[in-house]
Amino acid sequence: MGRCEQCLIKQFNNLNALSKEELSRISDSKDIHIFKKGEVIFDEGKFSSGVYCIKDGVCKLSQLNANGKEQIVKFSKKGDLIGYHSAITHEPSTIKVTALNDVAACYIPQDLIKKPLEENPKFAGAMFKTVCSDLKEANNAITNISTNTVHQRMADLILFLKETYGVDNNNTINIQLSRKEIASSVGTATESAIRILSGFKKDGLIDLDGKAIVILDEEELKHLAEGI
Amino acid sequence: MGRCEQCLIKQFNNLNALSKEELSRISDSKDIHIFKKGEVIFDEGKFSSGVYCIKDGVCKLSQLNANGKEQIVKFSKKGDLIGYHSAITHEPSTIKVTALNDVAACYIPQDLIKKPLEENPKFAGAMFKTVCSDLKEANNAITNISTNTVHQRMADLILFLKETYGVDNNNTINIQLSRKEIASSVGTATESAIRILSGFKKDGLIDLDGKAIVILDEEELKHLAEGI
DNA sequence: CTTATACAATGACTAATATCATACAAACTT
DNA sequence: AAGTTTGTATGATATTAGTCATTGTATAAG
Repeated sequence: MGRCEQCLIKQFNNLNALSKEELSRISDSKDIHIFKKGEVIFDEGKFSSGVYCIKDGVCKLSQLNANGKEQIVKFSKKGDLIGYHSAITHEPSTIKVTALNDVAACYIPQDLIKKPLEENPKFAGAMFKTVCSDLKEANNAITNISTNTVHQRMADLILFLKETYGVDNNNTINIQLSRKEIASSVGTATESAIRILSGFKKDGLIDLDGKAIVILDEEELKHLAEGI
Repeated sequence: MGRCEQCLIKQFNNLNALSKEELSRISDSKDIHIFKKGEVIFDEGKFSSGVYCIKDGVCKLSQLNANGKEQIVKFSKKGDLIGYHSAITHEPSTIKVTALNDVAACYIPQDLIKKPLEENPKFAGAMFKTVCSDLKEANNAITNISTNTVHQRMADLILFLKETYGVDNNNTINIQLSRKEIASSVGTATESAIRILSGFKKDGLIDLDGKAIVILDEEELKHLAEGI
C-alpha cells in the first residue's frame, strides 16, 4: 500500500499542511477502503472514530428530515476529508455519506487528525479555512433554495456538476445521478425534477441518455440559473 | 471603558480561551461601538478589517439573491464573534450584518484575532468547533427549508426565537422582527408570512400585538413544526 | 430466460405559495 | 397638523410545485 508521504491526493486537501512525521504516523495507521456504489460510508446519528480521505470517486452528503425525505447538502470532491466534525466533537454525525460510484478512501483514526489540529497551526488554520468555506457554501445554498425557483436551481445544479466533475469530449457530465438524487439535491419532488429535465431537453439546453446529461447550451443554462 | 479581562460576555464565546496577555492586548486596542436599530454593521461584498464581539442586542446575518431578495441565514446571539471569516481569509464578506435593535459591540482589529488563532491551540480549537457547529446548523437549515412547508418553518422560527431570546412573564418573545424580516428568515413572501401568522393567531397558537408575538400553545407549535 | 423490483416518464389533479391590488394603520417629515 | 412613506392586512388570482396514478423501461435476482 502506498505511503501518504507520496500520495498525490493531498495536493487537493489540507493534509499537505502536515509535517513529515505527522504524515508518516498517519501512513502507518491508515487503512484503504473501497466502497461500492450505493454503500454508506458514514451514517447519520452514528459516531465516527475517524476520518476518511477520499482518493477516488464521489460521495453525497445528505440528511433525512422527520418524514424520511432525503436532502443532499453537498457532493464530495477528490481529496475531501469526510467525518471530521463527528470525530472532533465526539457528537453523532448529522449527515450520512453515501458512495455515488465506486469510492476509494483512506481511513485515518481520529487521534491522528485531532493531534495535528491541536499542535500544528498550519494544519489547524487550513482546516479552519475549509470549514469557513463550507459554511459560506451552505449559506449560499440556503439563499439559493429559498429565493430561487426549482428551474433555476436545476440549471444551477447542472452547471455545478459540470464545474466540479467536468465533462468528456462529448460534453457529457462526468458523474451520473439518479433522478431521485437530482431531486434531493435541488430540493424538489422526483417527478418535478424529471419534468424539468425533460423540459430542458425539449428546449435544447441539454440532452439526456439514461442517467447521462449532455450540456448543449451552457449560456442559456447560466441565464436560467440567474433567473433571466 | 471596561477591560476585556473583566468582561463577562466572554463566558458566551471563545475569547475565554485566550491567555491573559492576548486578552490584554485586545483590550488595549478594542473599540466599543453602539449601532442603532437598522444600522448595517458589515455589508455584503465589503472587506472587513476586524471582528465584532456582540455585547448586547441582536443582529441578523443575511444575503441578497440576484433579484435583491433578502434571505436571513442566522440571528446573532450574545457573545457572537461577527465577521471573522472575511477578516481571516481577506475575502469580501458574503453576508450582511444588520442590527435588529440597539447593539453594543466591541471592534477587535483582525490581527489580534488572527495571531491567537495561529498560536493558541485552545482558542483555535474552540473557534473551529464554533464554525463546525454553525455549519451543522446551516445544513439543518437547508434540509428544513427544502423539505418542510412554510407553515412548519414558521412554527419552527417562533420556537427558535423563544428558545434563543426568551420570553417575558407574559410569554411575549423578547425580540421583535418586522413581518418582512420574519418572511426573509422563513424564506417566503411577506404576504404569506402575514397570512400564516394571522392563521396561527386565529387558531389560538399565538397572539399578536403589533410586532410582539405571544406564545399561547407551545405544544401545538411543536407539533406543527414537526409536521404532525 | 423469466420474473421481480426499482427507476423513469408523463398525465391529471390538488395543494401550496407567490403575485397583484387595495385598504388601512403606523411612523416619520417638513 | 398635513402629507409622505413604510409596514400590515386581506382578497382575488395566477403560478408553481407536489401528489397520485399509470405506463413503460431498465436492471437485478432467481
